[in-house]
Amino acid sequence: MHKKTHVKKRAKSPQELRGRIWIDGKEGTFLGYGRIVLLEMVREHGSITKAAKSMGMSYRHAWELVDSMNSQARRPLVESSTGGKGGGGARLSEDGKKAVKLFWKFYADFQNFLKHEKKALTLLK
Amino acid sequence: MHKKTHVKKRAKSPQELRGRIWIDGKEGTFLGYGRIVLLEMVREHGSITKAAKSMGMSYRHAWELVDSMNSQARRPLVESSTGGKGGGGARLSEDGKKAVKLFWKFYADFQNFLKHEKKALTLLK
DNA sequence: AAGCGTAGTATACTGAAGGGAATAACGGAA
DNA sequence: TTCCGTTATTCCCTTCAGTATACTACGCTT
Repeated sequence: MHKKTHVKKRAKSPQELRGRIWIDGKEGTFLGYGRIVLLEMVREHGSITKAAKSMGMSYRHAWELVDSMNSQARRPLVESSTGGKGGGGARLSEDGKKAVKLFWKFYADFQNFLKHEKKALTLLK
Repeated sequence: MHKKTHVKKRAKSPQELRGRIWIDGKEGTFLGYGRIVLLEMVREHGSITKAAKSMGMSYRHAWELVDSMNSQARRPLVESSTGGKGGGGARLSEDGKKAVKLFWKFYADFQNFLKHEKKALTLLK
């Protein structure tokens, strides 16, 4: 056995440790990087429509993300209204602001963790 | 603005911090959880076919993962042969064994990190 | 020489994620 | 009353990851 080993082209190994963190809820993902950025864009622009555009994301997708977050939080993270001045809009609730802060705290800790782990990455020398 | 807030059904917040880590290479993912388990199954069963079956994975997908790992490593992690006793087979190279060990080290560190971070997760009280 | 189970490869199918577009409801402003 | 921009919702389409299937090449064993 193992007489003929199949060898193919290989790279020069610029390997890098990567990772993601998120917070799960009952319906799957509750908060993740993209969702948090979306919350920030909602706060900044005052509407889901503009937040979506600023991220190059379809309104449909943005609305689904907001709906998913609101339905998994104890209280809505985004409060929205239709009609009225400017046609309506959306804004971050106090819980929404807290969620953003909390996630960035975890995120910073995680980036720090990755940084320290990379020092040990002398893979397959 | 914000006269009528749209409220929907919401869950009871059994939120949990989750995450993934992996090692990137030139072609994207080099080593991740599933790939490492696949390497272990190859070592245990001596063939890509059986390894794939043991994971409920198609042979094609398993072969592509092995090919991706081999082509991004300096030296192949899996050595395979066709024909002969049993029709051929596959086995883990020394580098393959090292890759498995190294990943589990990172993985354990990461699980430990998550465990400690969870203590701070008193989300949206 | 024939059989066997594997590696390796190509093609078609499937399902889920997400984009695009269309539409109704809404409620201030003009 | 009409206009306007947004939320909320629906339907269709594309893309992509992975499955299913079928086939050839291989080389030891009998």
